[in-house]
Amino acid sequence: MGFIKNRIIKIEIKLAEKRVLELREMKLGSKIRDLRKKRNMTIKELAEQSGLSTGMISQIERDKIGISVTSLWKISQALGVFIGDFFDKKICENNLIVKKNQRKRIELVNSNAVYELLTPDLSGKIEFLRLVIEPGESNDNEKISHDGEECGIVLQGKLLVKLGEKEYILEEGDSIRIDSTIPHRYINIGDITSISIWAITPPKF
Amino acid sequence: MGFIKNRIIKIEIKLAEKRVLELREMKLGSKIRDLRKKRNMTIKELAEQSGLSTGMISQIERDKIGISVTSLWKISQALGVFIGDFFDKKICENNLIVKKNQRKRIELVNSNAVYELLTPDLSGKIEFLRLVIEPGESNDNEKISHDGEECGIVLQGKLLVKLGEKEYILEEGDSIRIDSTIPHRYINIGDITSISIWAITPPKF
DNA sequence: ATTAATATTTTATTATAGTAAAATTCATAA
DNA sequence: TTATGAATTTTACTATAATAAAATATTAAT
Repeated sequence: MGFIKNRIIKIEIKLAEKRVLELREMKLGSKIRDLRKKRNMTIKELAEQSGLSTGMISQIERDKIGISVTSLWKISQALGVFIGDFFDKKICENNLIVKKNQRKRIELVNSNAVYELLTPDLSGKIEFLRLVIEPGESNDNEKISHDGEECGIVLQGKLLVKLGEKEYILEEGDSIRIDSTIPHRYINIGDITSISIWAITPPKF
Repeated sequence: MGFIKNRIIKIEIKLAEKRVLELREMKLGSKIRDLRKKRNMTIKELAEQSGLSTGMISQIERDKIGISVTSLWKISQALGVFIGDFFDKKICENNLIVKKNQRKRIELVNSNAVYELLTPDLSGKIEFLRLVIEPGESNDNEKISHDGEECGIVLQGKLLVKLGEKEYILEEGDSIRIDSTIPHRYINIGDITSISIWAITPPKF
């Protein structure tokens, strides 16, 4: 009985530590402090701008307490940053380069188009791709959608971009940025191979 | 006295509503519910995976209470998404295209290199750029750093990428992904004009 | 060195997130 | 239609974020 009671107390302590540890892993507190200092703001000024208390900002910056999403939003507004930027994805620092002849090909089930991956892997924030579509072909049989946004530039050929009910024609050198949640599809309407570069965030594959 | 007392009660109510309103604006609850359903998970299953209570997940999804960053992290892990993806930036849907002859040039103070913006503006998640550097020139006099990451592909010429204390050579067709917090600089070490495409998130200009 | 002003941290308290259990709702099978 | 089991929501309680005020630390001026 005493043995069990000791174990329960021990577990409770561990859970509490874990909570603060997770925040420390995200390095949220130090990110906020660094940003605040970069802006030459005192804790008092940030408190005023955000409508939060100085005490809390002090404790947050030193990872003493957790923070709600709402309060983090307020801090992001006061610091003039996008709240999503507090959450960082770190990419592998060893393997940076993809040589021309080392690109990974992504072949699709229902399309002859070919995507080539321009990053070593998909662990980063950006999916960087080279897309090759033969004349009359498209990147997919039907319009697809996913979270996020994507930017593309046509290096060669001519692309028809179907976006929802709208259509856009891209000539060589033209570029586009779309909201990827809108169903979309790319078709080569020229008579030569179309080559384009695409950057997508967050990654979809 | 009774007039003042009524006003105090009224203000308290308003502040509480505002807190939930901010979360509703972010549409966090519905994003979580949509994702959970897309994964064919019950609230009970998500609770088990995240180590949180069913009661809380129910209330979060319906925007009844706020949520701490730590708990949101746990939910993001259980749903298999990156926590930053819960925070969305919506781009303008009217103005998508940049024609070849309409690109905005970004000229730098301390460099002859030229960036051309491939998106209509900087309101999106991705900064998409075309970089032109003449032989022997670079994009900056010294290494710069900023938050986030960037991917690039060399379309023409040869680039030396200085990244912290390391150096990498990119030939035509090669691509790279770097952590932008590491000081970096790009130099054209070839004998023809270097042209490259870069995607940066979050935007730095 | 001292002093005063400001900035930050700590403390005791209040507000709200997060829980366990009960209540209600929903879906399905007979 | 009813009964049952599972899923979700609600409720009363616990844990922790967030506050106001006090205590402490820091900085600049003399």
